[in-house]
Amino acid sequence: MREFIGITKALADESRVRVLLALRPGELCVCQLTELLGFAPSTVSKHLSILEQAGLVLSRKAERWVYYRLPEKPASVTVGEALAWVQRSLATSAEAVRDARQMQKILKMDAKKISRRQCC
Amino acid sequence: MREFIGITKALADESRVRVLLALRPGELCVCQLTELLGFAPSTVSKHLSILEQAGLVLSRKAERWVYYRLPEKPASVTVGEALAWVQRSLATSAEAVRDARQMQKILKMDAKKISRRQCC
DNA sequence: TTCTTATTTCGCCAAATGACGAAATGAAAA
DNA sequence: TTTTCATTTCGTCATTTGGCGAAATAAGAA
Repeated sequence: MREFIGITKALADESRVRVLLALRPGELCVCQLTELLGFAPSTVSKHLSILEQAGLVLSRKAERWVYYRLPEKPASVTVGEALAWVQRSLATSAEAVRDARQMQKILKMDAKKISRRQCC
Repeated sequence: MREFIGITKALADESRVRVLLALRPGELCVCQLTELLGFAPSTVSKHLSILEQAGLVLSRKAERWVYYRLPEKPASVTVGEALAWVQRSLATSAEAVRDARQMQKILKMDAKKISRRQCC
């Protein structure tokens, strides 16, 4: 029940759900997700931490860069079903379509430039 | 996306999830759910209101008594999948088993007596 | 070694949430 | 009509949550 509540709490926020939808095509770095969501990097980092604690995303580090992705093999059946449910319910929603379009533009940008613009 | 977030927020609370599991065998009245959860009637009523707004439960009135049940035909696919996910993930959990046992005892009691004991 | 960069953590604030008791509401019983 | 009863709503309090900027951290670049 605790894992389940952790998952539902993680999903009970529009920003975190948008992250999950945005990660569908492949992994993204923090600054790309920050650019998409339009919040401060600290806010996005917090959301990613919550998603990771719930097992809904995984991260890998490449030097200074941190990339997040959806788990290919979810840690539990509950997590897998939660992710499938998110995609089935929202993959074609207006928000997801808009975000996907926006992400295509972001992916064309230089990630370093994006990050630089977000930093203090 | 708004419906989805409404559902996940409704599910992001242990008490409300317990309600959904408790309703699996059939409809229950407010005082029975109140007895199971051990909160004040006002608190339980609030939780039921949230679940109903999310479409996760339905209610019917019989004179002074209000009965809640799971929708046989959920209002949307998203709701149906959410309910199925809850059951698949938690129907056999320790909490659900304990609550089912407790509810069997509660169902043997006189609902009027239960309600009377809960009232001001 | 020092500086720069990408990200995370911390502390703060405002809003949301979950608990309560009291009051209100609706519907039957007397 | 009044009283009783089952439930809901309201206001309050404490906690949690989601935003921020500043500071800290980790890791590369100079």
